[in-house]
Amino acid sequence: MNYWLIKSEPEMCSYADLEKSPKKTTYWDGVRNYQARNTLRDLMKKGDRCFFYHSNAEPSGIAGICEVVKEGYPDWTAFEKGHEHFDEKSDPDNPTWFMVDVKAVRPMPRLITLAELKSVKGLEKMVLLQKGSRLSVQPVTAKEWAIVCKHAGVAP
DNA sequence: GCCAACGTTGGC
DNA sequence: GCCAACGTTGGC
Repeated sequence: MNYWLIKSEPEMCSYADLEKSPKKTTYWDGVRNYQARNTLRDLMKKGDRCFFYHSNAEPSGIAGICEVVKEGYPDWTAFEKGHEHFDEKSDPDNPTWFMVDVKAVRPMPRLITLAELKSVKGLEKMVLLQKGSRLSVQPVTAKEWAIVCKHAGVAP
């Protein structure tokens, strides 16, 4: 199993919003970055776990854990004229952008803030904590996953 | 709201 | 292919 961290602005879609979605599931649309696209399209597999991270938030941090329930498929919001994520350069016959479906698994007992993560031993190399890191879909190692879960007091 | 860091675009 | 200009992300 692989582990990931996905960022969402809670104003747009918070972890609580995901839990309130039908079947606690939503499609992860709107990623318009090639590196993140490759991860969505090629690497994220059914059953993989993701930290659900609140970015641009007060405070920012990991709010919960979710699971990939549908592997990479074309992000159709890129084809919808007028849609917030419309991209005229993405051809339905050869889509540029992809998305996955994720389902809420469990909330963190409390928000694990970015400031807090920075002080946890063993997370120094975590992509999230690297200077200038802006990737909205990023890998988490099994070790990092275990450390964060232990720190948060949830089952890995 | 500020601004540093990064990604993309486009002229050459 | 280089690189300046621009747009976006996201912490603070």
